[in-house]
Amino acid sequence: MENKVRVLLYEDNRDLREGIAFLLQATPGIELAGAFPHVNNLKSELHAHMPDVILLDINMPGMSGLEALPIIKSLYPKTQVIMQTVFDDDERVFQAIRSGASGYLLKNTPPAEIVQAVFDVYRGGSPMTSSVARKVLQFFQQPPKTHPAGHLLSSREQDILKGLMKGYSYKLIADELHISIDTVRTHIRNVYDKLQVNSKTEAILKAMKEGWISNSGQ
Amino acid sequence: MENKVRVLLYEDNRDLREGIAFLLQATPGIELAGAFPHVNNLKSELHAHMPDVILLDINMPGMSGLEALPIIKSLYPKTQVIMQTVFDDDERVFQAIRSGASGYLLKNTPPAEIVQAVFDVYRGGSPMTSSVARKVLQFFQQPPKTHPAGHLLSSREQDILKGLMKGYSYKLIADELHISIDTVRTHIRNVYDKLQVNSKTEAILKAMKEGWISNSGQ
DNA sequence: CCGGCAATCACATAAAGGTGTGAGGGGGGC
DNA sequence: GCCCCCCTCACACCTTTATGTGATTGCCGG
Repeated sequence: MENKVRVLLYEDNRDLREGIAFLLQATPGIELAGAFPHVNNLKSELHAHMPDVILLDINMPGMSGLEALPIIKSLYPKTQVIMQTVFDDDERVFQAIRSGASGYLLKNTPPAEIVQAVFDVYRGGSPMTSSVARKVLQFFQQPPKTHPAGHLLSSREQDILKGLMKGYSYKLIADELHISIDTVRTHIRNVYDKLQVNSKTEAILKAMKEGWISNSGQ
Repeated sequence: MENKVRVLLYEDNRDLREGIAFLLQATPGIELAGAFPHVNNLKSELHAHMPDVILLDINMPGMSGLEALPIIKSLYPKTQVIMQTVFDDDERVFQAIRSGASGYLLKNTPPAEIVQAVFDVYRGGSPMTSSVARKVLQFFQQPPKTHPAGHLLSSREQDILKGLMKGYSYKLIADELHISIDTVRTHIRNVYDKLQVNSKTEAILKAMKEGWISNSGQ
């Protein structure tokens, strides 16, 4: 291939840092531009080395990797960042993803796979530990959340609520369902009681939060 | 370990099927319950073998893997399904994820990793090819979509709109922003003009669709 | 300096929404 | 049969929204 992959490594544990650094240095196609125990000089290091890929530990003394990530991505959006950590709690994972991480490896990842991950992100992939991937997937899979309201709302009431969620007026809903506007009022009244709200807007927002979101109508 | 992992394999390519089947059979801890070239007898096979993990090819003659997946998950929600395909287009990937796939491997995955993936999903992970993982991550990251309205709405108008999206009444918004209710009216009037709507509800729905969703208030 | 726009406020009117009260018919369970 | 819930409708009354028509102030740029 053309150029080597320029890599920066941030890892506070000395043994780990030196171990990974050694491995990266020894790998053809990778150029280890630097290995540091903290991100306190992040900006100047970024500017000096212009890395393609950054291996970034989350837990470091001083500024954490999660704080450093958005800085990196705002300065050099094309730099690919692989997060490394011993923890895979939802909060960190999603914060990292939102901030633009391209990979997420737990610390128990074998060194050989770390090297593989570097090439992976460089080629446009997103290597991640399978437990992290599971968290991400679960986010998509319809939160089989228990519709707390699903049970209490009668089917007619659900019809009316769907009408509201499409932005319809009472009159429109009445026409669509072929009932009188007063009936619509009555249903809405009951829906409000059951949902514990007292306005159209609140009902819609609540319905959406609870997962009624079928907001594709029209 | 306790029991073996019971695996079903669906793959129409004979060589591939027999190759993977051989490997799975030879792996301690795995019990290959069956290997089939199509899913036409899916239900009876599921019932007969009660697999823990299913390796499911997407492109098969007759019913496709994407069609089979929701059936599997509705019948046996706890069964872990790993999708396999040569394609990684967004459409299929997300359809599979929404339908409950637990893993997604491209066909160029080395056999050894396929075996690893079986154990991975069984232990609650979600092995996926890094290119697939990238697609999934991008889904989270790109929301910085172009706010078509972001430009036309003045900052004060955005304040008011955010208030609406929190379900506030004019009066509440007025109080919160320390302005008169008539001023709120005026702003809302202008927002409606710019968004081409004519009710609170429409404005909120439109704002959400366009990505203003910061609906975390309160 | 002037025109344009953002932001503020006012007054007025009509339409839509929220709430109280009541009521009749149908179906299911006990 | 009686009770309860769902669905239907009606009328009344008040609040909130939507819209029309102005007006004042302040900032920015030509």
